[in-house]
Amino acid sequence: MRYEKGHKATTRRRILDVASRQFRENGIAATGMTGIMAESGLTNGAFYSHFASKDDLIRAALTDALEKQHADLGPDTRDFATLMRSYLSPRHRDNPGGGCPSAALVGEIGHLPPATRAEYTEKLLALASRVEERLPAAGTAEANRRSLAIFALVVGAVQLARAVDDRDLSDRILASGVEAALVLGSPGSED
Amino acid sequence: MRYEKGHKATTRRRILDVASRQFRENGIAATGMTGIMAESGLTNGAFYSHFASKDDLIRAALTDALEKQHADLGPDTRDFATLMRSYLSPRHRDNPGGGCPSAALVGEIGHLPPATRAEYTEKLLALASRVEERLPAAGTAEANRRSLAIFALVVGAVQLARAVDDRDLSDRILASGVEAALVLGSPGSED
DNA sequence: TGTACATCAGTGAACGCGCGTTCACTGATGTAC
DNA sequence: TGTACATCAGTGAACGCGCGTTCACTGATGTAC
Repeated sequence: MRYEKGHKATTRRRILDVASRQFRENGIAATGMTGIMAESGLTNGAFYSHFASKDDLIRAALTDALEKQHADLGPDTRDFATLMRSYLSPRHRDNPGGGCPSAALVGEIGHLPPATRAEYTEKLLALASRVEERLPAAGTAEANRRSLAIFALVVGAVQLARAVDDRDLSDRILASGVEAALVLGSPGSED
Repeated sequence: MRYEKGHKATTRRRILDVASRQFRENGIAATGMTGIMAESGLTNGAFYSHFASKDDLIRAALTDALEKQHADLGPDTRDFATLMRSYLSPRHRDNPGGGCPSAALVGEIGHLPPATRAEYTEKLLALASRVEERLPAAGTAEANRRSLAIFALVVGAVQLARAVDDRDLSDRILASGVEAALVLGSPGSED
């Protein structure tokens, strides 16, 4: 063969990584195939021997990013407070391309084809349970509901922090998010 | 004149209303001028005697929607709990085109020109103070921070509720958001 | 009172451009005989 | 050992289409004299 074994898989992975980052950085609708392929070091035509369509790429890139995030949130890594502070950090806010897919793309998920939304829904539940297992009442219905609210809070806070045109306000949004997340995640507030 | 007095202003307002709804329904990047003008009952060319560019329309439509929302949130209308339940209702979730511009568009605000982002930032602060004035400790720095977190929570919850492909989960996200908002807005949790 | 002209919201065809996608082709390698 | 063929990742030009925008024009009305 012309290329070493595994070459095609490597190329596919490169396209996936580039797409995943560009989608999160600029939005899905605003990201074009030409830009993705150029940054992958390929010409347009090569794309279709790796993916069936842009929609197929979106689904694959979203799933991949969500799975990476899930893997990165193993229960034995960071405790709840550390996780909240890291998610709601200026570093995360300023790095959408490498950050949480939900924070970057949740507003666009609703416009995607049903199959993609279904995959998103499944991965979202897995991520929420990563939050739940760090709560004091983990396993109860209350903790399960609370994990959804905490997820909503941090996703919303990162988005607002990225939207505003005022560094100081942006920092305050993140800080207030940490404060509120700790309230929602504390033992007393769960019943 | 060919048209009655105020005709042009009426047309401008119609374009603005159509654009504002379409942006919230389908996203800004995914909304085209042709669709906006067609639904406004006009041909493409008429647009540029009302607005300088699509960016100009985006800024005007966003500002208008935020100002309407602000006006609708007068301090004497609904109390905190009622406001939260109404914002986090299935009705709001299922009506993005007529709903909160932040819930529909916050993910795209960061990609807009600085002038538009600056306008958004200003209106966002005004909306947050509509939340703050309903909190028991209104006027304190704690209530101010808390209002930002509550805003992040409800924006995130509506977005997640719209993203997932599972009605029951979507309802649970909204319900957990109400529960959490009431915790964050209660007197005890503010210090 | 009649006529020539100014006004101006809106028309509709066209502009250049980039989109997602297709496809005939290239060229380096492995395989068959 | 040499040669003909198969394989296949990637090339690059082209497809039709819709994007945002421009512009010469229309036609109904008001104004000037």
